[in-house]
Amino acid sequence: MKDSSLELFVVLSRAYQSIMEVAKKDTQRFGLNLTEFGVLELLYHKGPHPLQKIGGKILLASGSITYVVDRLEEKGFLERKACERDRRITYAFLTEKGKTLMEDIFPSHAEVLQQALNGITESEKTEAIQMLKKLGKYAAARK
Amino acid sequence: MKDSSLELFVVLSRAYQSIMEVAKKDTQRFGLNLTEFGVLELLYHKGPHPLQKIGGKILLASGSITYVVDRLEEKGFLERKACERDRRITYAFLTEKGKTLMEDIFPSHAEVLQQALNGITESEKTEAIQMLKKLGKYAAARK
DNA sequence: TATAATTATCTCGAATTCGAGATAATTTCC
DNA sequence: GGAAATTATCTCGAATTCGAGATAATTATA
Repeated sequence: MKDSSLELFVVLSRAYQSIMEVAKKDTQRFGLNLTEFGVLELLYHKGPHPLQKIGGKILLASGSITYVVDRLEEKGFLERKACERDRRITYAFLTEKGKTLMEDIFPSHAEVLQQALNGITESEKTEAIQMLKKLGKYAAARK
Repeated sequence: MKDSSLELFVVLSRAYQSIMEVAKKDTQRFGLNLTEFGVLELLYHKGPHPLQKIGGKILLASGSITYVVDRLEEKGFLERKACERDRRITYAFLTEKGKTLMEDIFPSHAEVLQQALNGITESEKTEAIQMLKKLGKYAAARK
């Protein structure tokens, strides 16, 4: 019986890489890499987060969070603030500069992504989302 | 009008990462990372290649090819051989050790991947492949 | 044929990521 | 209450990747 898994693996990888390439090139317009953009977007849309939680959402190791948050703090887009209840925890939150940046660039970035994903129709996208969700869940459970 | 592009972007990323995580963990059983495995697999299935061509297929910058081929040569899985027609070119080809390794591990790696991708049915896979091909082509054209 | 343009590989520094271990704070449990 | 386990962050070294520039070889062109 035929199994298309390996081909699926290959085309999934290619599609992912091509799309990420577009996304990356776009964020570079603003001097940000994808990780930095991801952190800023998280804080912009979901508000302040403990560093730990950021790592969970963006899939970053603890050392990498410290690193990327350092970079963004240097650039003035976010700040750290100690948690008062639990002093192990540090929150990251957007500065005014960071908020303004995201207001400026998020819409056009979203548009670039939408453009990049226009290789299939809206109804195909809905289908693809369903399948990719299943694939992702299933694979994640095999860790 | 609704546009599911951003959701598609997110679930595509998640699915990709989960699957790659499984693939990576599997190759680590043999002390290889995914890039190393990719190079060996290419040589195993498609025969000797100029380093340049390897970079084209695996999507690696020139400096990275030199690096990964160095590692694999150190480990004894491949060797370099100067091209006689064109002395700018260096071929990489599997040693006996490398060939034996791939004979040993490729089948089980393929099986792990197939397992990881079993979150959807065979007919869904065929559909997914079609859509991902379109997505990939379209995005690649926007570079 | 000499010169210019192109091509393949390598070197090297910078950037990013991981993960183990250190430290400090909090929570659990006896 | 205090020891032990857990949790959050940071530090630091190792691994990997990129890309610019160097070098050498080949091809195209005047």
